[in-house]
Amino acid sequence: MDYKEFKKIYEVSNRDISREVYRNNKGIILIKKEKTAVNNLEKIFNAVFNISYKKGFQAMSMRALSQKTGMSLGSLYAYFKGKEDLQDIIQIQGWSIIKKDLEKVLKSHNNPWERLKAVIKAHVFLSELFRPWFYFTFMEARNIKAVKSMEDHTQKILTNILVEGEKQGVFKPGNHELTASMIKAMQQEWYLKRWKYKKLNISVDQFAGHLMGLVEAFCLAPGQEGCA
Amino acid sequence: MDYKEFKKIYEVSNRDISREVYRNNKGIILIKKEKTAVNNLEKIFNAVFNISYKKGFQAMSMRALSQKTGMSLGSLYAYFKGKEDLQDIIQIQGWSIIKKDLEKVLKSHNNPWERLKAVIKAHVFLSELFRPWFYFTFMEARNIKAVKSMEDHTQKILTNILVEGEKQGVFKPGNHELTASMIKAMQQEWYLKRWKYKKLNISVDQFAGHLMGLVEAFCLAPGQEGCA
DNA sequence: TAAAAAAAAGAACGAACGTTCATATTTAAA
DNA sequence: TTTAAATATGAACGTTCGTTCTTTTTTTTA
Repeated sequence: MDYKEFKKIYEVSNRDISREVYRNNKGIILIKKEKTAVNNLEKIFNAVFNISYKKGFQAMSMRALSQKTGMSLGSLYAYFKGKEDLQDIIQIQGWSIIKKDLEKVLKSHNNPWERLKAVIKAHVFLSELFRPWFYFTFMEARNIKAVKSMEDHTQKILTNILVEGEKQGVFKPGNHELTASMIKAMQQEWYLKRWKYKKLNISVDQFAGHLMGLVEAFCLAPGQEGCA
Repeated sequence: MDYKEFKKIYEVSNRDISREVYRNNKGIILIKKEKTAVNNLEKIFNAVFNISYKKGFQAMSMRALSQKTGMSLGSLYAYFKGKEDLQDIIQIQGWSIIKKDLEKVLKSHNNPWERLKAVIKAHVFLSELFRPWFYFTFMEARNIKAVKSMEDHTQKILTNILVEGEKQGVFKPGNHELTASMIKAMQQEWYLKRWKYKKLNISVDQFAGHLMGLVEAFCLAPGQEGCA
C-alpha cells in the first residue's frame, strides 16, 4: 500500500477533525450553529499551527491568533475557555487521531510481519496527512503525563507484535522494547524534519520504504524474506 | 569503547563549558573575575535547563530564573544582553560541543565501518554527558536557519562515511542520505526521551549497542561481519 | 418586515513580563 | 584602614499579555 491508496481508504479531512472537536466540546463552545463553529475551528487550528511552528505555542499571542484568523479577540473566546484550553484541545485531538488509526490497522492483519509493516506504514502515512497535528503534539507535549502514557501505549503495540512474531519464528530474538523505540524514533523523524526531506526531494513513500527495509534487515528471521 | 571509557578520555565538564562561554563572550559579559563569572554562568545554565525543560524557554520568566539561581534580576543582566541573547549563547555553545566532538572522532579512524561506529557512538555518549545542552538545543531550535545547516553538516558526515564505505565494498548500496537521516533520528531519541529509558532501565551502553546492531544489519555488506 | 437570538467586535483591565538604573554591598588595591 | 573598583540589589518603568464585557452587527424566526 502506498500513500495514495492510504489516502483514498482513510478518507478523513481536516474539516472532519474540526467537526469532531466541535462535537466533543459542545459544552464549552458557545457557538450553536455547527457550520459556523466548524468553519472557525478550522481557521483557528490552521492559524495556531502556522504561528506556533516557528516559536512555539507559548510564544503565540492571542492578538496574533486574532489577526491570522481574521476573528476578533472576543470571538475567539467563544471557542475555548482560555489559551491553555486551546492547547489541550489540540493535543487531545492529536492523540485521538493516532490512537484510533493504530487500532484500526491492528485488526486488519494476522501475520506478524504483515501486521508490523501495516502498523508502521499507517503511522507514517497518517503523520503525513495530519502533519501539523503530529508536529504540534510532539513539540508542545514536553513532560506531560498523558503524553508519556500515550507514547507507552503506541510503543507497546509495536513491542507486542515483535514478541508475538518471535514466538512464531518470524522475527529474530532481541530486545523488542528497544527495537520498538527505535522504530518510533524513525517514524517521528518524518514529521519533525519535513524541511529536510523536502530539500532532498524524498517522498513519503520513499521514506516509508526505507524504514521498512531497515526493520526487515534487523528484525526478520533468516529464511523469511519471501514474506516481504 | 563503552560510556565509562569515553568519559575518561573526553574529560570535559559542565564547568569547562561555562568557562568557554565566558571566554567567548568577554566583550558582552560585564564581570571581570573569571571565577565569579564561570560560577554564576554555571548556575544560570543549570537553572535555564531546569525551568525550561517542562514548558520551554519562552515560558521561563526572568523572575523565575532569578529565583532558581539565587541571583537578582539586575545581576543576571551582567551575563547577557537580554533573554534572547541568553538563548542564543546556549544554542551556539550546544552546537559547538557537537561539532568539535564529531571532528575529533572523524580523524581517529580510517576503516569506514570502524569510523561509522565511532562517530555514532561518540555522539550518543556525548549527548549523555551533556544531555541538557542537547535537549535544549533540539527543543528550542525550531525553524532556525543556523540549526538546519548544522543538521545538514552532521548528516553529511554520516553520508560521506557510508558512500566511501560502499565504494570499498564494506557497505551495501542504498540511499545513504536516507540512512544517515534514520541514524540521526535514533541518536536523538536517546536524549529526547530520557524518561522512557530510565523507566525501562536501559543504559546508554545498551542503547548504543542496540543502535549499532541495527546499523550493522542494514548497512554492512555480507561477508563483512568479521569486522564488527 | 419586526422582534428575538446568535455571533462578532474591540476597548478596557489588571497582571506579568523584560529591562533599566540609582543605590547598596562586597571585594581588591593602596 | 581608607579608597576605589567591582559586583549585587530590587523597586520602578513601559509594554504586552490573556481575558472580560458591553455594545454592535448579523442571522434567524415569527
